[in-house]
Amino acid sequence: MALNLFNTLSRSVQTFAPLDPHGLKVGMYCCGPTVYDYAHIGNWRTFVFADLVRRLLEFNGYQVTHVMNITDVEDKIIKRVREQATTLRLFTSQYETAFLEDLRALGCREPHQKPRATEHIPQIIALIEKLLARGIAYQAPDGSVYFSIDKYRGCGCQYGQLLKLNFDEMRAGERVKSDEYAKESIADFALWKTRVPEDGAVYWRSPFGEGRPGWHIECSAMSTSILGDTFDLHLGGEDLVFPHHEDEIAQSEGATGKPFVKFWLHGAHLLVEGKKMSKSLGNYFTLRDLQAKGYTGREVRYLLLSAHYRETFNFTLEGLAGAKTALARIDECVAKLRELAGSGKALGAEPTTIQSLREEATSALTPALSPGRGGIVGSPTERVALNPDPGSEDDSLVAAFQAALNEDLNISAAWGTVFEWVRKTNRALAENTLTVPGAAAALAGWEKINTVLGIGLAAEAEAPAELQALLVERQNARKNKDFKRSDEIRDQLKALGWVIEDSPKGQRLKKL
RNA sequence: GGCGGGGUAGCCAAGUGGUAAGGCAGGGCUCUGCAAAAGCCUCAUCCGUCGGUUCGAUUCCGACCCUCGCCUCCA
Repeated sequence: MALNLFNTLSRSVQTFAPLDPHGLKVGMYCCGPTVYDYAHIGNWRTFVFADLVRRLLEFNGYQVTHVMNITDVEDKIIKRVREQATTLRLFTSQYETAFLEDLRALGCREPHQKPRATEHIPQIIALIEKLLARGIAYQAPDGSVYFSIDKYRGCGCQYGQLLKLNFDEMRAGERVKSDEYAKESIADFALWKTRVPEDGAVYWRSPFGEGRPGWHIECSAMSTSILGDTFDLHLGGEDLVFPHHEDEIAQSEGATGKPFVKFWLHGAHLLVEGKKMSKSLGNYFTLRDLQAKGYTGREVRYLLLSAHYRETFNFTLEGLAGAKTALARIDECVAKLRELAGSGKALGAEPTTIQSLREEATSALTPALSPGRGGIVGSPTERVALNPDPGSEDDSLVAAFQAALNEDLNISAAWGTVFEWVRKTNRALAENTLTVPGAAAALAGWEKINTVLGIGLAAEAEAPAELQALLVERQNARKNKDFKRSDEIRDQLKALGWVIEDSPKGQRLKKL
């Protein structure tokens, strides 16, 4: 089944094919976080989108090397390091750690490589030297090194591959004071920024003097040194199209003379409560803010994954509440299937421990040829698919789901197939027409597509013993038709955050 | 000013030249002693406005209105 993706380079949907002659390995680079603060919900939309792309590639059988840089030197970082009188590493490591925690909470698979800019200074310097040698870069009187758009174009290279540029019509100027720049041309951008007193201890030695890398060069240096001069996929938020990605192309192709990236994918931004997110409007959320409101990472993930990646998405608290309910509907259905499928021990559907599931998932999903320390950091309860019986009814779910996502990640249509399946399954469950093998097959289908959705399972909280005791007491009260006591216990449990569900099979305690 | 997205039910959000997926909320019902964030059913004569093409347009074309983004740090 062909995977079609919208390529910003061609501004059209194209069938994806890897550069690898065997059609197996895929190199994917995603612009990662600048670690100067906690990442906000808008950042997360992009990272969850990148995770979806990776998971879908893997679902389609590719061996993906997923690289995400950590930008740990940059203007804002330097400013805060100075203000807080700390060191660069000390300052950035706390936010890097927080970032990775959040990434995990959102059910994202950990990138195979997470290169830090500060650990790739030699590669960055080498790249700048190459550009200087080719005459595409120049050192200004102040010591900084700039990339020359004119020289680059003079070599027959194209600047403006990702968008149409019309320099004459651009509003270059308002915020650019010409005397601040030693650049030859306004469009040129810094490769190496010469050291200034405000930088404090943040500088490196280089053949062009003390200083630090410019904004765009790190991505070119790290992506090509890890994935090669030309690689398959590069993703990021839509705001990075210009100038960041355009400049990455210029630097990389200017240095190597080869095409940089085959497919560029850009995720749209989100609004919060219909407005651009801003701290002053009070609609600025980090994942931690939402967790403090009682939402889990998987609920946030679900909401972020509910709309097409190229459309602006309106993130609302009401929507998040809806996400929680919708997810509970899926959980409920899967739990019932599990109950039914688990009742047929003879069919090999024996209960499995979380630990064994993790091992299973890790061994099955870690790409054998991936370099470094890849692996699964998704939800700990995430399960890898069992092999569904060919011809079982739920092949239709998997096929419809995959068809939807392979059409430029039509996630809304994909969720549509999931919820139709939920309704169909619930109906069969209610009518008692689902057999044990049927339930196992349905479950297998769900688990297979869940390797792409990555929403794992709801954390199945075990009720503490004292609550279990209350439950038994309530059962006895009901048996004796002491409904007053029974309802008291129900209220008591509800106050503690647990809700009782009565069913013909007995009581069930569910965490709110 | 240049370039690029959008406008589909109360909210969110897919989609198609042939008569509107899905989720949330709402309504009805079932189960229940009563309930339930348990289940089922239901919920857009209509897709920003006005024209055009067509047997037929929400879907194609044109104009207009509104809205968002990039052009400057930014996911």
